[in-house]
Amino acid sequence: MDIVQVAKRANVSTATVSRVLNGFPGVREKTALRVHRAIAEMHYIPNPNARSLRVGRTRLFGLIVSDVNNPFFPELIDAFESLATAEGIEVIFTHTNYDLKRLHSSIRRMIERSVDAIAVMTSEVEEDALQQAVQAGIPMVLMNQRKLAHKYPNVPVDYSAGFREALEHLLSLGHRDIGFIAGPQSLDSARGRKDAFTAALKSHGIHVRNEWIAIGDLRVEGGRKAMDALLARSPRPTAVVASNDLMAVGALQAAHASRIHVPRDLSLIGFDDLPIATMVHPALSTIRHPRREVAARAFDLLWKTVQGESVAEASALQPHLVIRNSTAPPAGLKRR
Amino acid sequence: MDIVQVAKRANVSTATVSRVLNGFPGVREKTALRVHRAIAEMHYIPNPNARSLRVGRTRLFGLIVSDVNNPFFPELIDAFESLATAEGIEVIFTHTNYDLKRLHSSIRRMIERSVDAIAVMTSEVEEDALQQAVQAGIPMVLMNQRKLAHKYPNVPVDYSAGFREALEHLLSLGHRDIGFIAGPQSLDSARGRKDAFTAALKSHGIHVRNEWIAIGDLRVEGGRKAMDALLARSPRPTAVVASNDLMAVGALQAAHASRIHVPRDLSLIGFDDLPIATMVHPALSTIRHPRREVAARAFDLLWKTVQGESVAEASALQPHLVIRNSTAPPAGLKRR
DNA sequence: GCATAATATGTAATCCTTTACAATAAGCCC
DNA sequence: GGGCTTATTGTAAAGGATTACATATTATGC
Repeated sequence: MDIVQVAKRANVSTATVSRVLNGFPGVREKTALRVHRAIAEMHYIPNPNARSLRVGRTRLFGLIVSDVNNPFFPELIDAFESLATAEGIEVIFTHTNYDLKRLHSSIRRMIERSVDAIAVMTSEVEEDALQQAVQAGIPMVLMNQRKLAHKYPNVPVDYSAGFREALEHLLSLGHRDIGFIAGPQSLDSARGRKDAFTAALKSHGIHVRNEWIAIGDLRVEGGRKAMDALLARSPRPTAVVASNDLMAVGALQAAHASRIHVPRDLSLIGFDDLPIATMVHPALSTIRHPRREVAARAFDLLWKTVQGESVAEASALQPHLVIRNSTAPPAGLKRR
Repeated sequence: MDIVQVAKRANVSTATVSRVLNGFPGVREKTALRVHRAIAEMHYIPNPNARSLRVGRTRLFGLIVSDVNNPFFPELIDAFESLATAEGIEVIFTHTNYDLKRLHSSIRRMIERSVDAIAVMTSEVEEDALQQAVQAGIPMVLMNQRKLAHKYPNVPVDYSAGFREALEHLLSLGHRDIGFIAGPQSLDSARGRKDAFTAALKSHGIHVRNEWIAIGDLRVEGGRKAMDALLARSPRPTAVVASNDLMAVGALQAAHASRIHVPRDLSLIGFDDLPIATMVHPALSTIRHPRREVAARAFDLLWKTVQGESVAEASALQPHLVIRNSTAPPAGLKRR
């Protein structure tokens, strides 16, 4: 079962078997054939631990996300894993449940496993945790971290572009009174989305009214409560943009509970384009987060780094508005 | 950075360091302390490949699911991974996209990685693929396979019990005309659910009407089409049970499109209890699939097997009905 | 056919732990 | 303190690949 047996059977040395195994040049075709036959006959599978021990690389990448249960992540995981598989890389995968302590221990575990690279695709990160990987000399990539972008490799997403598209859509429908449901401002990514939104408003000369900005917990429940808060305002906005789809779904439920018809009485736009966006009624117009591309960029960056190639600074990925049925012109009587 | 350095620093042999590292008995406290200090000071991390090479185990489990994008799986993955982490096991994870060829290659890859055990949590399996693991002597567990249950370790779920509960609920509301949306009958699990449903009907003395059984592709779209088919029947059922929640959501959409109010005009019950079940309107009554428990059983079985413990034949897990807002008494005029 | 260059192949060290077995030190009893 | 038992520690082989270097084989040119 080991390489020595194969070598014996093929009447060559272990070195030659190894060369064949790894596709190295300088082996006569005839010899390679003998070796291949021996490998097949003996159902030989090289021992990855022995190989890794020798070459110092494991062909194992780590992938850390915030939460598998959050429907944002599966596509990202899927994309990352597919690319890895295509390159013969295995992915060990874990999630932090939004807990920085768990991020820390996850990274530590991956280092102990001696992965070749780590993709930290969590919404929030902490430098302490990342430093472990740096010290271990393991390449790493972050997703969409504004603060740390200059210190660590990062895959940026241009939220502003997405909100600008959403806003232009709402403006073209005739809306001027636009509310926003933001995420907890302790999270860098949530702050980023809110800043991007208010910037988009300003760039269209629209005054930002703080009473039309509500904070939710990024989950359905939070969206519901935030929407309830917005609906209690007087005057209230004719359109609301939520900073993620889960909260948009909650907002939809809140509107429904208050007998406010979407989109007739209120337009609603989400962010992310989760699968649920098409499952609720009305189907949610939303800004598509390019998460497959994020995963692809992240993998690509790690792969190149591992190969020793240099990686160019990448431009930010663009989200795009997907128009479905939750937006419509504002009801005439409600004009400002 | 290797154990030799640590040994030198602690003034002991590598054997002693190894003993300390693995918590073996027979090391004087004083010595152990010196070793621990050396380990800490040098930030020493044992090389898992060298260890695995020597001991023949990797502390790596493989987890194969059908589809990460299917919201059925995240909870299962989550549960499995948490348990594994608690035992110091890493999970390498992949999905087949419902493709038996990919199941085959996934298992092969895991064997090549020399995982210690494999959990095959896919809806459909193929013996050919499984045999690879058997031959490699790697413990394996399946989820809910009727056909292969006697040949391979399996975590069974008692679908019938779930359907019985659902049926009793509908009967108690006054329904007698009950339709069913099944999955593709080429899938063992889909057949299992359909058989369980019809069995439940019969056990209540209700005649099974084939024109009230529609087939969908297990996705939202399939549910929509299947429901359209059922709604075209005359007479049509006053309640419909779907064999998974995704199709139930599709059915809901179809009903809505046909201006049929759920639950007033039609009661609807799903199966699985996915997160979406609470996000649609009305919130879906559904039979909760005990997938966290499935994952726990699967892990437990593998873990025990790996430890050399014998595992008892387990009883089937019970799904339970979760009543939400998609069921109500049938409209009076529509009584049979 | 022979010297020389180019190709193929082989030998043995190396990667880092674990662990069987050997050796030493400590503890105990009289 | 000497002899014996028991508790600690050490030595070195093994585990299975890769790879620098050495060697053998074939090809080339004349």
